[in-house]
Amino acid sequence: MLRKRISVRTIGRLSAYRRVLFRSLTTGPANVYSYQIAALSGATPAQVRRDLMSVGYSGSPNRGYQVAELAASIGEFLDDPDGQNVALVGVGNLGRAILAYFAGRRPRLAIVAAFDAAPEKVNRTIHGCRCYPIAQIPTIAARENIRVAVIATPAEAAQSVADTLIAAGVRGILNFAPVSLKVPPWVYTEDLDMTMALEKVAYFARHEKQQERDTQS
Amino acid sequence: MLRKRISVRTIGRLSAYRRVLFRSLTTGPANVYSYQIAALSGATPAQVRRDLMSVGYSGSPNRGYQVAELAASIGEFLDDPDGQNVALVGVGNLGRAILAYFAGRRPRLAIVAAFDAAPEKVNRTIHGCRCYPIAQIPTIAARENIRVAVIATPAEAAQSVADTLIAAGVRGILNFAPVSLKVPPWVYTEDLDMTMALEKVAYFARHEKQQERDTQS
DNA sequence: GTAACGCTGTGATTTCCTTCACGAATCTCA
DNA sequence: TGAGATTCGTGAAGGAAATCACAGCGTTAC
Repeated sequence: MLRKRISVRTIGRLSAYRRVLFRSLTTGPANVYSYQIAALSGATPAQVRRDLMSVGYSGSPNRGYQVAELAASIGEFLDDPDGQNVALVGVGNLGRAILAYFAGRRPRLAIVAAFDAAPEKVNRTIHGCRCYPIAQIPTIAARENIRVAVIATPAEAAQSVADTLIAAGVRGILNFAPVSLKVPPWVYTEDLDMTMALEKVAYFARHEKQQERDTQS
Repeated sequence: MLRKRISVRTIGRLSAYRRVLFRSLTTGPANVYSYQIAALSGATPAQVRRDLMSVGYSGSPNRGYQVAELAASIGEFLDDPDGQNVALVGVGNLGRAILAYFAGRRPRLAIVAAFDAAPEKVNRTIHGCRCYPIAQIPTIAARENIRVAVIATPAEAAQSVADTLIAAGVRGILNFAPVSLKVPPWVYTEDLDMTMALEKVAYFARHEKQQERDTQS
């Protein structure tokens, strides 16, 4: 199937839409309008409708979308039907928090193995996840069919860990280390850089005063 | 000085440039070219030069930029000269990891107080940061002049915590909770949504792409 | 039956961001 | 001194993403 290229931002928003749909499933009525999804997810109604075009689920005029069906359609679009196993590298403070965060949340997208260089961390089970030495990445990645990995190591180790992961077949990396990873073009990386994010917030906390000007002009 | 409005992405990249400059300070020569900064930070040379226009530091042709001076100029541009104190709300697994991550890194942008609803967590010191009950947010935010906050609570608590923080004078929020916060227009929020990020990575790990160029959110 | 209403799907438009491309500036070396 | 090589700063072009705006269609009211 030759599909239009879908932007990174759209995929991110679809994930957010699905989350608000799951929340509405328990609380609200069976149908929902684009403007309601928009309000709950911080988007605009037009953007919601345009994003939903890519998943191929159509609402009905004057009735909006069926919550359960739409959530299922987004899931079909975003998720691998067979599930995807995830590896975590770096079991420091942040790594352990990530393990706790994802433990038991999505069976279809679970962290099934953790790796660390420190010998004292190896062969323990943390938040339900076994911790192995770095050297076993190739073996275990092959055994568990791991294509997705999370890097939560110090900055110095991140690139070498990424190289190892990619050699072991990983095609997508969520990188918490504060460096820009060099990866081949068929590997997708997403950086979650807490320092950069905090500096952005700090900057705009001081400079965000355009609103008064806007009302004037 | 009437300055052109600077985009969120540019601020983020400036933070990244500064980081690679700090790293180059110890290892490399005293000057650096835009293409070197670009390679180390995952941008393009043209973008580096354009971003640097906003900070008002000029390099010299054929010599590039003086590493130390450029890093200082970016700091002058990004940072508050008097420093900015940060509050953290939510001292669970993730909150503690955030405290550890930022502990002692930037004296100019330090987490000086933590808050949690659980009585057993308050009045302890975690990674060098004192933990207070939620009810004391107004008092302590005023005393420490806090304008920047990090939310690491469960999703259900995040909006009410945000409201409290904003009422206490906070103007920038780094939100780790998986919800979209409703805030007044003079408050800047940045979402670091680990679930959304991991789902994006999982999606693009499956859908082989030719080329990516990406920064976080 | 039909008129009025409100929401969806999507072409058209606008806005924002990135990349291109080139003049000007600085350095090297003969 | 001047030619050649290299990089910066930035106007202009290009591209991508968000928004607008409206036709089309269920639904409801009477």
